[in-house]
Amino acid sequence: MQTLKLFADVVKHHSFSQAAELHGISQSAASQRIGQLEKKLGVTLLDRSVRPLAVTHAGAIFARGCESLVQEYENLEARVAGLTKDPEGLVRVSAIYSAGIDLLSRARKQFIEQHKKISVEIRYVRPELVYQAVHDGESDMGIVSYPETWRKVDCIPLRDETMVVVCNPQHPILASKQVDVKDLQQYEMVTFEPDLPVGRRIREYFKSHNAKPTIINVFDNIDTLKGAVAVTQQVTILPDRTVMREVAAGTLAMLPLTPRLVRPMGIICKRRCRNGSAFPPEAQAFADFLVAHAGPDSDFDQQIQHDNTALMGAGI
Amino acid sequence: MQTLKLFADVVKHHSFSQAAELHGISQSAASQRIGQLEKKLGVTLLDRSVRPLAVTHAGAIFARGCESLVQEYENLEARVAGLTKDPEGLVRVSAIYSAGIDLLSRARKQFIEQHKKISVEIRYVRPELVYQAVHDGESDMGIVSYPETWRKVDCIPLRDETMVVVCNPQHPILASKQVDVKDLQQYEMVTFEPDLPVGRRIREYFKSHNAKPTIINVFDNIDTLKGAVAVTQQVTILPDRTVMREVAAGTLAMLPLTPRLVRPMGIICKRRCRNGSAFPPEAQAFADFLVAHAGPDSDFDQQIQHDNTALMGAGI
DNA sequence: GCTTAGGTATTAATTATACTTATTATAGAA
DNA sequence: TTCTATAATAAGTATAATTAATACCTAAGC
Repeated sequence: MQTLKLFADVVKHHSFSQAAELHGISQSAASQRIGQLEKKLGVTLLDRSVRPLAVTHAGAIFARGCESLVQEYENLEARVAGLTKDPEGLVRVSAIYSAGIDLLSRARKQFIEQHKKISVEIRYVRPELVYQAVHDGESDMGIVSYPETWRKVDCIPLRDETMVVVCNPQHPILASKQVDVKDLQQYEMVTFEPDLPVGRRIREYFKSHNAKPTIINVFDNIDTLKGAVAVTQQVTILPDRTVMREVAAGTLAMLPLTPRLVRPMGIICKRRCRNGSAFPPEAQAFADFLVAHAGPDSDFDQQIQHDNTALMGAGI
Repeated sequence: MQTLKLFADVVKHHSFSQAAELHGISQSAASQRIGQLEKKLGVTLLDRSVRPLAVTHAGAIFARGCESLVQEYENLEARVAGLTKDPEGLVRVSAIYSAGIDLLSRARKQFIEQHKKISVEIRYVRPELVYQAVHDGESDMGIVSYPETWRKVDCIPLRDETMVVVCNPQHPILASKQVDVKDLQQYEMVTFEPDLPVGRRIREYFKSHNAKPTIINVFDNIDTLKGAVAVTQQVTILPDRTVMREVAAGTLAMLPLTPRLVRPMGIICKRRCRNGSAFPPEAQAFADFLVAHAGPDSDFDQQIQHDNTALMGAGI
């Protein structure tokens, strides 16, 4: 690792002697180390036959790689080193409304039990404001669906939520075991506003499968949609996890949708936070917790199952 | 680096002896190396007081980091090693229409001059098809605006193109030196379809600044928009680079737009291609070329300036 | 072409590091 | 307890890294 950093510095300063001095070693040592590196790689990284020394194409690429590797290693080192004393402080999170229902409220509760010295402040806002808050540093992290990394933020993927068809428990659509997109054309629908990422995605999904369902109304949050389908014959499409409780309670029903449609969730943070030292330790801890408990290979699903069986057992 | 790999293996197998054997060293050597690593970090990574060994919290995080570092290093090594023999083959690129005009056609030409043995095949399609082609492996890479990494692809950021107001050279709007969003309400506009990322983004931009311009018509590509504004009093918003030529030729005019609006471009590729060995060398070479020549700190802009002055000098 | 300044490669001696073997210590199972 | 498997420790050896001194090379000035 030291050799990689040395090489990066040699390239940066176009000089063995200066890089050597930076590392507190002799010029000779630097020369030898780079020489050995080249031998091991079997590639000439530097052209010593000109002054000041030139960097070969391979050398330039390798130097870039070295810099990022060194950076990442130093971040990792710092992170692990700062992990001994348990972190304290405040984590400010902005999240879209629908992240609260089954993910954040429970995760937050569990987390602050484990980390008594950390408080987690969650603000539920519209997606654009999540990006803005993270970008402006108002929030340490944000929870969004369909994370858009071009908005000058980094993203840590969280999980893909499967979308299902949701309706009231007496709805005729429940005659079938699953619903094809095309089938939806026979029913009236409510769905998300087209401004919301999830609303756009659902429209894209319809379009790409040449389905033209009748959309009666649009809303900007899950709860209103749930309310609407509960008291009408309209159907909607929602992430399965967000309706588990109502389905268990018998106030709503859900059916699998084919072809599969998912809503990817992600944690967004300021650029270079993801593997960077700019991420405060307490925020890092919360992000780790979320990934561990709601990430791709988590056990949260099982917990939900347990919750539900518990609820059902209680006759709720 | 070897030590990091060793540690990752120790964690993976929950055993010093097995990891040591994998690395062809004695158990003792492995123990000593990990011991030194811990001393250097000042953190206990493993709990040796139980059998089989337990990994501490810090150890688990460090091990994950080690794995990704080792992976990246090996990729880098492979890439640099494979760079000696100049690559040959076919690079299949899918791109959105507007990437061709000032970026790809020129870049491709320059690239295949430098790499005679590589052919570059570019297919211009709608954005969704770019993602699909990359995802399905039909194309090695894709060029899109507003890259959406949740579509199971990786992204290499290319550059941010500044958006400007474009109109015919006799348009009254040219009385001012720059245009504020609000000013656009006084004119009729044409713009991109709301299905296209760039069209969505422009609408978002209007909305977030409470501007409600009159949109007369929507089109799905830049050329049609150019044609429309050239022969009417309508105005539009386009990336500055895509109209440089027409402006120099005097067939169109452009004005800066405030507040600034940009269109970020990115190269998308299959997951893990970005630093991964899965990226074919010839594709990697082309991606490198694009980043070098059209990336954030490139000299392509200057070239454009030269092109334009040349054009203007020729009275075109 | 000669010379000098500023840098790099090479060499041999030294020092530090890593490895091995043998031994001791410990956890968990019988 | 006793046995087994595994890890830590100690001591000696091999290997690699470093230094200091020196030879060499390139670019630039005369």
